[in-house]
Amino acid sequence: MNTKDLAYFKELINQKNFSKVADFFGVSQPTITTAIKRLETEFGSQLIIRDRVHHELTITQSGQQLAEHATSILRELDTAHHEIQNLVQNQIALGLPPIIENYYFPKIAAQLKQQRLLRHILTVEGGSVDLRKGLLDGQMDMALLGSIEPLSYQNLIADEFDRHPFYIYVGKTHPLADRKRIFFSELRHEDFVLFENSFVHNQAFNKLTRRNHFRPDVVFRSNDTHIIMKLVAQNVGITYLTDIVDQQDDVVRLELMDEERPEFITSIVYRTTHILTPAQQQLLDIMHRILA
Amino acid sequence: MNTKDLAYFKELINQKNFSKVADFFGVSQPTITTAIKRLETEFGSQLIIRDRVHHELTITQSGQQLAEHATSILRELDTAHHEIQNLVQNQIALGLPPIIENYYFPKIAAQLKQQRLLRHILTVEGGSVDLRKGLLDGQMDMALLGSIEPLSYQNLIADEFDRHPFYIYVGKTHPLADRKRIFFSELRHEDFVLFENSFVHNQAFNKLTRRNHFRPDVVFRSNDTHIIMKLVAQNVGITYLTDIVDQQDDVVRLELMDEERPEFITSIVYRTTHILTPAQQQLLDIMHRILA
DNA sequence: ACCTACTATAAAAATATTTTATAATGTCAG
DNA sequence: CTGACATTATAAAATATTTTTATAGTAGGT
Repeated sequence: MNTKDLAYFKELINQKNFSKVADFFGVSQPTITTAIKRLETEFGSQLIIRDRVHHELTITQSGQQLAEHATSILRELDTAHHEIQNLVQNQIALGLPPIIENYYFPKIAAQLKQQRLLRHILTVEGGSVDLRKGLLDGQMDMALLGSIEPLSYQNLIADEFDRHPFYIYVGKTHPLADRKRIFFSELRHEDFVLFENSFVHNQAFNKLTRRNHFRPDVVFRSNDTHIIMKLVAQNVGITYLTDIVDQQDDVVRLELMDEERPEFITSIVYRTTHILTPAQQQLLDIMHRILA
Repeated sequence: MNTKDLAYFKELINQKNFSKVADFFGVSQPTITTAIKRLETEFGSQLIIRDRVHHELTITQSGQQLAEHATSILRELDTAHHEIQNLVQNQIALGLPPIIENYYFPKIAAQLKQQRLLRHILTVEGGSVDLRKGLLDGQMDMALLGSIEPLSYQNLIADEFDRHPFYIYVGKTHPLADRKRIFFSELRHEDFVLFENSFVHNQAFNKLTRRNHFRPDVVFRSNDTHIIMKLVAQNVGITYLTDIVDQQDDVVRLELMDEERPEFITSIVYRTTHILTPAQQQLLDIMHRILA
């Protein structure tokens, strides 16, 4: 069976229009017709119902079921392509969210260079959602990911290697600056400067606000810790971050005393099906040794 | 890309001989040669090394990686075929290990018949390992499985619906027959009549013997509870079973008093990718309602 | 050196897929 | 009710792909 047919089929389910799918793939319209027929013969079942009365195309139960498998098959193929390409080019594509890259990568870089691995590592930056996707379809071989719960994904292995508590950072001249420790509930009326919503920091932050029943005043969001820290220094607001940031001089760190404090968990993640090359194993070992 | 090439490739990795693979598929030998070449071109990487000096065939890293994906792709295809066939024939293939079939199936059969579902259900008997395999490649749509730990498999959803403790059964005239409760450690010098090794019962039993540091005397094994019960009645030995068996008159059941007692967990299991038909949803509902 | 076992190559044959051209079906506006 | 439009189906021809047949190459063993 030709996987092209599955691609045609999947796109047909998307677009629900034979001609448009043909255009999409740059083939003629009968190509799609015959491809679908081929699949229907192969699987001995009607896959779609061409309901011309209601001017729509419905997918049969069999069709939906096949679509599930088609998705999986096409993804596997895609993964294989990316994965093998990385192998051939003898490079390890390593996904890194910016915060983690800033803090952890410098720690291992020296060791990597010494073992002549650095030149083979191609870092790919991105948010955790994109990285997970890229990992699944083989664009990356491994990724370091941050989360507030231990990661557990189907088809991915996650080795937790570090945990960090979150702290409250306030400006040196802020009323709370001489406190060493604080309860989150005391921050009810503060202004906050936070990360953009896509970061896991916000999941942790939202957990705490929910638990303490208040709606925080978020006056500004950025995706750069340096900017956030500068605004905190200027008393624009306070922030909620881990200690894996470059701390500024005019900013003070307060510990949280709440019972259940979310933690920033960092894990090394790779596909369950991924066979580690010696170089990749070496990288994993270095990460485990230095970061854990 | 043609999935046939992947099948050829996988079999070549198995057999490590082009001509034999050709025979295996009933095609000519150059077919295999060209198929492998096609794959090597498609993925831009050598997949196997034809080492004629040492008279063997090694698989490159890329080849191993591709083999992983090939396995997965071919299994998906196979699953799709089976699954759709069941759909078309409007039957639900339900996997059942014999013990569970005996105890649970009669409970739901009446309800199934009333809802006109019974005729659409095709039961497949087998051990839990075979059932899991059959479930994964689509031969079955669902299965009831027994285990001593909550089931958690990649690609399978497991809904636990019942738990039963294990008991000790002894003959009516056995010295222990008038005890109501007993510690497992007291059975150190007893003779046992047990299930065959493939049953989960043995995992539970072995846990207990290991914990109590003794090697039990297993005088006979069978895969039929009735035979086991009869032998227990005749004082050939005692046994370790759940209460989901037909109890004989001349056999006495003793409760175990140990702190940690393994339990027999029964779960309804199906594929994560499986889209439930109305009939299948109905079956699930009935099972949850009646069995849970 | 010759035989055997195995894989590769080239040309021809057989299959499979796609295109072109056209038919068929139904909607919708007038 | 008709003709324009949008859509999918069908048949035959054109292409592309896969397989076979026939044969060559390579190395090991005797």
